[in-house]
Amino acid sequence: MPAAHRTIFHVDMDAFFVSVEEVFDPSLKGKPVVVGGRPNERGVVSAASYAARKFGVHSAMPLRTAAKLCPQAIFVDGHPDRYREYSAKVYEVLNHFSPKLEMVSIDEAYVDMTGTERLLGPPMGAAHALHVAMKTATQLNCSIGIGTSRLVAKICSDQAKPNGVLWIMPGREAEFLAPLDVRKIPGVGKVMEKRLQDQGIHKVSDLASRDPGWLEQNFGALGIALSGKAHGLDAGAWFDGDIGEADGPRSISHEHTFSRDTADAQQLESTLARLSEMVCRRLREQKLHARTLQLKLRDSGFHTITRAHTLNEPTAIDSVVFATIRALFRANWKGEAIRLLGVHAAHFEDESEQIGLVGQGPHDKWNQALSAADRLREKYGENAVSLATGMKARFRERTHENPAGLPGKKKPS
DNA sequence: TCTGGGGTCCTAGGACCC
DNA sequence: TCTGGGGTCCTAGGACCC
Repeated sequence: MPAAHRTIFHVDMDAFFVSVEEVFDPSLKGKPVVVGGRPNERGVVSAASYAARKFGVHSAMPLRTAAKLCPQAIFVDGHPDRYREYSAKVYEVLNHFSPKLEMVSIDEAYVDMTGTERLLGPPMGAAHALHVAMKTATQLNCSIGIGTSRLVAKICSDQAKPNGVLWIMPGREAEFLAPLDVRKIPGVGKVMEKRLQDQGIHKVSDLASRDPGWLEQNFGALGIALSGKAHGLDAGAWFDGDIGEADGPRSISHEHTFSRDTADAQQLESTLARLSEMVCRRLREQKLHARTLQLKLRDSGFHTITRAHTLNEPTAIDSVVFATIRALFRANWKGEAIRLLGVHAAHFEDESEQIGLVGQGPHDKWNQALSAADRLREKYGENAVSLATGMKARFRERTHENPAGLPGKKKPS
């Protein structure tokens, strides 16, 4: 086929969580708003309004720090259900523009607009129509980057914020990228930035002029990808494949950070039971079975370890997962106070790969019973059914730790 | 500053097999 | 004895993203 260039839009919602909160409470508009929790809680900023950012508040910053920088900020709890609902609306809007569409997180998407000119006109016109459609359907602003690769489109949308459009025409990619700091390249974080700077590489142009072989020698596979990215190409596993062809999830996990560190074995194990249930429930929802189960422990000094076990047979059964996780916990917990626990499932095999087992073993009865329990939870709420140990965790958390409700769960809105 | 929660991908070493 | 080479699977840790 004629390898004419692609036209890719990267659509990024502006201050997404904050903007959704403003839809539900318009009095927040224009004020310094921090989404993520109370100012004195353990936790970090999920999103900050532009007014709050003027004080130096930004996402991932500890809430206590944000409160010091901007004491007059309005702190609101996050509402994941609302964000999922609005994310679905965003998807619907984009789907009218092109079916080659991929949400890459709750608030951003790639849209392959190649070949839509006849219907929607040239890119700038289509982008304007998208802005209008998005505002009408969701009341939200977005920024749109347009380029011949995901990489260029993504960097453009960042430069276009807020509520703007930036189009880099085919052939002008290198020129656009050259003066930018290497940190602007997706995949270059604090550590890689430092490593590159140590080699005298500060700008994308410095990177583009290095020999790819040298980059590979010094940075391995990451170096190869960097070399491509410096020239505006989609390189590395992140950007492989056509838009809209992504596979299912690679892992499912849940974590809980205690509001106060604890060395209470009962509380720790019942929390692991609850996390195991949550993971299994989502496995069953997605019709997945996991072979590798992983425990995460973080102590008071923030030192974190992970311990994994791979089963011979994949599972989505609460009691199997919990037994595995508990065994890992008992083998690795030395009695120290714990800050965070996590349960992680990966190495999936879907049900079609299990077809030989259907109707044959005790596991089918288990799966049926557990699916029934999931339906009860949907109908009557999270407390309706649980492993006995999980029940203790709820009781403990609610009475001693979090009188307002369940840990990690929003209050009903 | 006192550090959430949900993910993806890469690296490196050891076990094990041929 | 003093010793290969490749491939796959598993585990642990960490960078990075939103």
